[in-house]
Amino acid sequence: MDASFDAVSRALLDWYDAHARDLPWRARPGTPPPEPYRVWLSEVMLQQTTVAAVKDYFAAFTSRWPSVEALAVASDEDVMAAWAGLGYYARARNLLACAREVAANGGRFPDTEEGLRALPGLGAYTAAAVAAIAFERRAVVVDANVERVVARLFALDEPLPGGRTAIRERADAITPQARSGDFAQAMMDLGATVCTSRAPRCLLCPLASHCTAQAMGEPERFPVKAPKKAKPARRGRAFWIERDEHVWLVRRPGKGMLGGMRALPDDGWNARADGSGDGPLAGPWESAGKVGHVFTHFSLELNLTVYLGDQCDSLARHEGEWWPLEQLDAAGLPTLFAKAARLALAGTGEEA
DNA sequence: AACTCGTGGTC
DNA sequence: TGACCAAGAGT
Repeated sequence: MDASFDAVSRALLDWYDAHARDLPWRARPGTPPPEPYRVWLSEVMLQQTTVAAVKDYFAAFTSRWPSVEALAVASDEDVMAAWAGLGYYARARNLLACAREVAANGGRFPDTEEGLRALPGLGAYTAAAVAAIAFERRAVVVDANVERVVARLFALDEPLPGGRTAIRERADAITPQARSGDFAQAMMDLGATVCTSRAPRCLLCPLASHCTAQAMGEPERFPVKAPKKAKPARRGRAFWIERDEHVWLVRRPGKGMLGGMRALPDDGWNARADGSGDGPLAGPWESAGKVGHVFTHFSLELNLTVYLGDQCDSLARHEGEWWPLEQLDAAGLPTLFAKAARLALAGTGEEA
């Protein structure tokens, strides 16, 4: 087994030169890097998110806001609505805060890992990735792909998250001085297309001859992960209030679940979670079915009730807006409430 | 350190 | 079909 720096990095970069994925935010291997704005935007969108899910959002954002200065002057409302459906909405809030900070400093991103790390929404991974890919700095880029590849390459079996320290040390040891951005992207391509979580394709792997886990015959055993906690089931209510072809929408608080997003009024299920809360009107409410949705650490059954009357004076005491039904797509509802809206507009029924 | 924070695809 | 998973960050 020769997992030395030179052998691994050369084999991987050769493979990347021949097999790099062609992605909208990426330059061809060996050509000048893309604008830092595009690298940064793509990396934030790709946090815990698949390439397939990001592509359309990346195209929409770069078309509507072609530069960090353009994004910096966008409204919170427009950016949050444009992010709707992509998830992890704190990313969108930090994205805008970061754009405004960069714009205030002349529109140029810091060109060092340390400088990037100080910006909102850039943690250890994203700061290293932008430094390496956009600025061609040597940086140790460790995401879930790199963790998997490195854990297998060296058969590191200390369970995550504790095992991340040893993985980072090994990743550092095989990261080259030159082309560290290509090296990082090569590791991620390898993890995404060859060294996959399930059923890795070791016959196609440029590092197979260097890989301890492959030699052991059980690459899928790595990386070892700590067992996960069970997801509790929560219940809640949401309220569809419709009058004159408009529906009453609210904006959720700036932090916490779906923070800053437009939404249907609900019973505070995020805190109460037993479906016992009241709506913003006295009613009468008519049941419209229920919506099931699974979040990261709990599942939710949302009972939807509808009010179609015109006694809406009490809504004046609440923050909210009458939104035209024919433009509901533009409201930027997160998926949970988009499901509920679909249910309300389809009449009574159920949606799993 | 452990917890919060979305979504859609895969098997 | 439920459990796992994905270019993690903030607290």
